[in-house]
Amino acid sequence: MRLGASNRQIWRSGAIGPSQLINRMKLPMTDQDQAPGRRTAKAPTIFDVAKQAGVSIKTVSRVVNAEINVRESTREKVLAAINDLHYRPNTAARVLSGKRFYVIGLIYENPNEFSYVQKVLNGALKACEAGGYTLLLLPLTLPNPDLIQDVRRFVSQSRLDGVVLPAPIGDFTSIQSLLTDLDIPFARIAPRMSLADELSIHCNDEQASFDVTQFLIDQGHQRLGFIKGDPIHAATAHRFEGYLRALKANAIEYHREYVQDGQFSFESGGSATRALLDLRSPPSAIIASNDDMAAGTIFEARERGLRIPEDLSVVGFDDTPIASRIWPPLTTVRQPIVEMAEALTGLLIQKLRGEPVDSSERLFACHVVTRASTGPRLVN
Amino acid sequence: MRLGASNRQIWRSGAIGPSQLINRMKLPMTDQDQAPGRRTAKAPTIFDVAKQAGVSIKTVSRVVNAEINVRESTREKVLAAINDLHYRPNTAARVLSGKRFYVIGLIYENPNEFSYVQKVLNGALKACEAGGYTLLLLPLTLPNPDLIQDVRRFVSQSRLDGVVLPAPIGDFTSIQSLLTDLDIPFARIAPRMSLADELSIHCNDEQASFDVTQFLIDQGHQRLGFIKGDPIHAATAHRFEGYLRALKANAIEYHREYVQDGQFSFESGGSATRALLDLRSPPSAIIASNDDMAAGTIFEARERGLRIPEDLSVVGFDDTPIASRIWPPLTTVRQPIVEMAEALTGLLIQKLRGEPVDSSERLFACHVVTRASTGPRLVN
DNA sequence: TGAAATAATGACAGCGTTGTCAATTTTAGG
DNA sequence: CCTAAAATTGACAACGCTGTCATTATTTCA
Repeated sequence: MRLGASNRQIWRSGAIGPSQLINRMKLPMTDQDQAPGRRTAKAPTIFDVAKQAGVSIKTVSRVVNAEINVRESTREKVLAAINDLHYRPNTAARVLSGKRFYVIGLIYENPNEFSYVQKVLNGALKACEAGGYTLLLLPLTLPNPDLIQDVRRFVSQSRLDGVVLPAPIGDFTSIQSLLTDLDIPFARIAPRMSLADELSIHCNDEQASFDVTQFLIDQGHQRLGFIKGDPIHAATAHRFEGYLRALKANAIEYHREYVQDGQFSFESGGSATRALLDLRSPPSAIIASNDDMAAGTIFEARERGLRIPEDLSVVGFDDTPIASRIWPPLTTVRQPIVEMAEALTGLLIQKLRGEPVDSSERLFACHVVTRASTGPRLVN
Repeated sequence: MRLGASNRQIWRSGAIGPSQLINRMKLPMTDQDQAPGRRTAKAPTIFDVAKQAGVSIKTVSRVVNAEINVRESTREKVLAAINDLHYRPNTAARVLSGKRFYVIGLIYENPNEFSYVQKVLNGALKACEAGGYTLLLLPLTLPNPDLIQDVRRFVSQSRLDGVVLPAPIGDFTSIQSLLTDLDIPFARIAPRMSLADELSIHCNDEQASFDVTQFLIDQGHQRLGFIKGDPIHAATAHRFEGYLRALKANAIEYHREYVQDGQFSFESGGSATRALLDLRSPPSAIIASNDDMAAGTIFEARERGLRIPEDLSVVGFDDTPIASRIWPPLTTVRQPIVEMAEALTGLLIQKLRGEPVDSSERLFACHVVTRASTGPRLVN
């Protein structure tokens, strides 16, 4: 099931654009690779390539770095030699000599629920491999009073060219200004802000929340409980807005008491649910802003002997592993995190290479995954 | 609750032993770090330190690398200069010049349940940071026909000094022989094999399984179902052995039909449970070899209207996030994964530095975490 | 066709370390 | 106090690449 996306442009693909040919090439295995001990078998250097191609090392360098002003015929000669010798530029030498480090940092929150980070990691890793960059990790425990210090140390000691900031790290303006001050490009998984040249990717959280709310309304639910997430995540506000918009679109009155605060944790989902179910007229459906809280909702409802979905429909967000491992399996909203992270990291690499980066808004579509935790309203 | 550990030596601590002072130092922030744009503010080099200390650069290099044959007074002078200038050796130059890369690879299975990898990652990252190494990641999807090729490419293209192999990757002998051929040191989370100088750390899986089985027996259970895990994991066999030993120790007859195969997945836990509950005399307690399967067990039991733990006690292994997010919360076995990974990576770094490595068996203790999914036997 | 402008290529000096090997200082032993 | 051995220190050449700037083709335009 794939509910309608928003009317804004949906941007996809992890294409990285033209550039360094070498880094792209997935070289075949060679005898040299196979030789026991890379410490003995010497890898070919730029000199070997230059000699074989009959040009200077500088020209080889130009070809490798996709610089302009190389005759097409020359480029082909060099490329052939590179292929012949299975040449790969030595990163240490490049770094030592040039101004770039070929390293991208990924700063993430180190939470209990790791599936989001896992997906981001997979996407970023893929883009880095494709682009010839190395990915370095900085796990952060929040809240962290030394946040800025830690980030600063990471950036300066690890010699980073750029940084990827997934949610919620990408929402910290303090980190953004630090990186701006340090003149380090960064890319965020977050709704874009003012800057025209900023790098960011996000998904239509608000729309997804609207969709899932509408889905419940279509099943006959009118009393809709909503459990907010940790306000530190920008998504928390967007999801709430989507809920509100759906209410309005269906002329359902907004009741303040149907909305509870949570912190994205299992426990907070439970206590919010307790408050909701204690109402004189409790909701027949509860929208939790993530799956952990939805699991808490199910837990709490079960404690009270409520049947799901007969007595209470429950939906979550994020389609984390737990969503399909609890009973009943959760109806939830899935984001294409891996693709988003890959695309985002690709954008950052483009920028680091000085390639032009499309400045239009980059928006991915979420969609509702329907499972057994939701059903038509049966109670009064 | 902490059930008895085995009688073998329990090894702990992430201590790394004497060595490179520089990499250890967590340098304070300096004006230089703070200066906007590390591209402009030049970092001090070995020459600056040498001049300030009044020695040659080679002597500085010796101090930094903790080489022998440096007079104590000289070492102190150099150290003082290093501190003064906030000097840190340039990795690119070190790599280019020397024979080491200061990079450790982590090869892991990229599963749905990521919490194990997350913990390993955290531990390895910590040790790498302390030791001045960079951690590079290779996620692998299993089964993978190109396994060896992928690993080979990773090792040779990423210029690794050593590799960390968590479970189940550490159980692949093909990878071990490849790395041995390539002359790349590696360290495994796995029971040790024959080699005396191998690097490995593991926990007492067999004992933990014995303990949890004994725990159930103590609660009055006699008909104990057991769901095996994926045979690719060495832990699968050990956990089964612990179960068998506990049966024997309590003079409970072993029934083949009480043991079902699983693959560590939620689904396989469900179908194994179906088979167990279909028996004429179904078990009153089920031991699943991991939490996902235990969740499947709970799911299936619920489908049949069984109450947990009144009608059926359930235990899992690993204390993954799901264990505390389902109803009822799972009694399970927790391993100190983060500590194990940190210690293991520390050992690898020691070896890479040529320091002596303690060759005794390194064993960590697991323990049973008691939650609501288990209780005394009530049914006949 | 010739001169100026432009495109293409190359020579060479770093980049900041470590390895090698020689030089110097200190220690030990008579 | 002298000598050999051992400990300590230093000079300098790599390491493999990129940046700078000079040089050499090629094209353009009058």
